[in-house]
Amino acid sequence: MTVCVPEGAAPPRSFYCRPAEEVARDLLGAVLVSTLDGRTTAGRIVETEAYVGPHDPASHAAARVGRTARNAAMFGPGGTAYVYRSYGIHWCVNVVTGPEGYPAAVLIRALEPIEGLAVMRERRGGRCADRELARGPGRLAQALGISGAQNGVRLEGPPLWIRAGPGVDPAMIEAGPRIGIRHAADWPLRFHLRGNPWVSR
DNA sequence: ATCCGGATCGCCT
DNA sequence: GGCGATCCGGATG
Repeated sequence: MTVCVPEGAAPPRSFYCRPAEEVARDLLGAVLVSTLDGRTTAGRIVETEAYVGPHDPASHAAARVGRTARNAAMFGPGGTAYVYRSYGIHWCVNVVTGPEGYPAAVLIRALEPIEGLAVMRERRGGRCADRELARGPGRLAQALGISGAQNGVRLEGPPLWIRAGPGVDPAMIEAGPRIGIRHAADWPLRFHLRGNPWVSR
C-alpha cells in the first residue's frame, strides 16, 4: 500500500499505520523538524532502520522482552516518537508505526541538514563539519535538541514533526543489514539513499 | 542487591 | 582499528 502525501504536509496517521519496513522506505526524503528552545532545526531523512514487530529479535519490544516502561511508546499509535538512550550517553529517535498496540518503529539514522545549521553546530559542540552534524542517530538527536522529553510526542507539529518530501525514486533506495545489532543482523531492514554523502556509513 | 551488555560516538594510535 | 565514556533496562539471585 502506498500513501501519497503532499510535499510539506505532515503525513496523516494512515501513513504511519503500515508495516515499519514500508514506512522506513517512505520516510526517506521526508524532513524531520524540531522547534525546541524557540529554535527550529530541520534535516532531510536519508537513512532509516525498521524494527518490524514482536517477532523481530533486535527490537526493543521483541516478544522475549514484552512491554516495559522504556519501550511503552512503541505500543502507542503510529506517528508518535519513541526516544531512548543509547549506551548511557546518546539519544536516538524512532517513529512508531503500525496500529496501536503493535510495537514497531523506524529508527532515524541520518539527516541532511537543511535548516538551523548554526544551532545544530552549537548543540554539537561548536566546531563540527557540516557532514558530522546529523550523521548517525546520536548525532542527529543532539543536533535537533531531542531528548527523552520528546518520548511519546505526536509527530504532527511543534515541538517535533515530519513534513513529507518530494518523493524518492525507488531505484535510489538501497537496503542492507541494520547496524550495531547482534540479533537478526542479516535482516535487510536498513534503508538509505544510494550514494548519498549524508548517510552514516 | 548485583551484574551484564547495549539500535553510539569521539578520540587515540 | 581500538577503546573508554556513562547510564539504564532487564535478568538473575
